[in-house]
Amino acid sequence: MAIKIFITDDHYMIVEGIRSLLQQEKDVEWMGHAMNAASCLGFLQQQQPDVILMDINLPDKSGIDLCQEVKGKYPDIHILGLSSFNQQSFIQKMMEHGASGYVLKNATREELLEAIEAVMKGQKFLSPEVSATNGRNEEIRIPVITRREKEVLALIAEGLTNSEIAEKLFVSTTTVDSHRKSLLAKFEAKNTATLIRMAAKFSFI
Amino acid sequence: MAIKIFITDDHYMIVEGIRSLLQQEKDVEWMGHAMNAASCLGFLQQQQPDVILMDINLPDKSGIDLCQEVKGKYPDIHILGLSSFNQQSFIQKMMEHGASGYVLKNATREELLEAIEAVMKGQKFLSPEVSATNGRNEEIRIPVITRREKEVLALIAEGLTNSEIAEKLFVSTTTVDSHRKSLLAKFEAKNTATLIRMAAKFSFI
DNA sequence: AGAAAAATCCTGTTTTTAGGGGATAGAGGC
DNA sequence: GCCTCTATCCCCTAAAAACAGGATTTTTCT
Repeated sequence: MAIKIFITDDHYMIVEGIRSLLQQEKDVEWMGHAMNAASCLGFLQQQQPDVILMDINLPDKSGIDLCQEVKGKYPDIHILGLSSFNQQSFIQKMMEHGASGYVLKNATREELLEAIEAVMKGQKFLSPEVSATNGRNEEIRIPVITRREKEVLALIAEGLTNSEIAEKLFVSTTTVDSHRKSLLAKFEAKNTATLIRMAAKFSFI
Repeated sequence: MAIKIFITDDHYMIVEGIRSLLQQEKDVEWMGHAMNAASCLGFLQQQQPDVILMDINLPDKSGIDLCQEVKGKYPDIHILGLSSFNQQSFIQKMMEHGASGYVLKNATREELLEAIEAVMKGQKFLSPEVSATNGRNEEIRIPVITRREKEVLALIAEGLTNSEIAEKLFVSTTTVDSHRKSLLAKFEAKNTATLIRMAAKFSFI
């Protein structure tokens, strides 16, 4: 019985590319595609594929959130993350939210098929390049920051000083300073420059 | 006579997608593809296409640099930038370096064909979404920074203080401070946070 | 060669951040 | 009820960055 595949990606060329790659495979049944999270969820109400290839960057919500939602509603569907970047932070988040694997957009046809087969068997799969990076860099911790810290971080990134932020949030400057200190600690940054660079890297801003 | 097309992109799925999209077009002749800048330049020594579809992010050099190089050697070739992002800064740079147009990777088959036809006529072409952004935001100035400023910026981003940077570059702290002031002025940033955010946005770091 | 741009250095002052300590009230989980 | 986490607030000091307004020498380009 053929493996039913669905793809959620807003890049038409990628969708077309994957369709073209999988077309000749008789073991794979192409169920169609969605260009955003909403229509992906809509499709799943009607029918369920075995594997979803899911882009990380979708117009209406992040692939990471969609991943969690889909896994919550349909635990049997295997999700393969799909992205151009070999970015540790995204990959890690995606896997934490229920993805079974991760394939880079420069993967070959063989790699893609291998990934699909692996996740169908319940195994994890990472593109060779990704696993290489994984092994090399041990692990990159992505800070968990609170709601308030996020707000403060955003305002710091906008160029506001502690006193300006304090005024905007109706709190004292010492409070803002406390949040700032927590942020520095959590991002393991010793100053604002590193903080903002890290925050940008992990897509907090 | 069919338009000869070549593509330079390291994402196999995109290459496959575009090939699949253009296959059925009899007015278009597919000449092949390169996965990096070096093999693109190698191919061009043998034969020249009419249009190159070129990704911005290549493994060996930026599409922006490759664009300039190709245009320098083969001024008759039309280059169409190709990227997932509707990012003003990249698009602007690409056009400044000789690209005739810019197509997003979520473009439809029709859009792609339209773009190819437009640049063949010597016209400029921007994906509808891109031109919308272009019109809306007037223009976003991308600072032109000097070699030394770039060095200083990189070290600031790494979290070094002025005196640490001074030590590293064998200059006085006041010199570093001067460069820092120029950077703030050029990026229209009033502090380090904004500077780093802007630098990250424009891919300087 | 001459102009323009870049890189280097200087003296100040004021504002902002970083680092070191805390403390307290409230929410939520166990 | 107890504990942890969050958000709030306070003190103090030192370091760093921002602001102002220069000057000189080297490079680079025309």
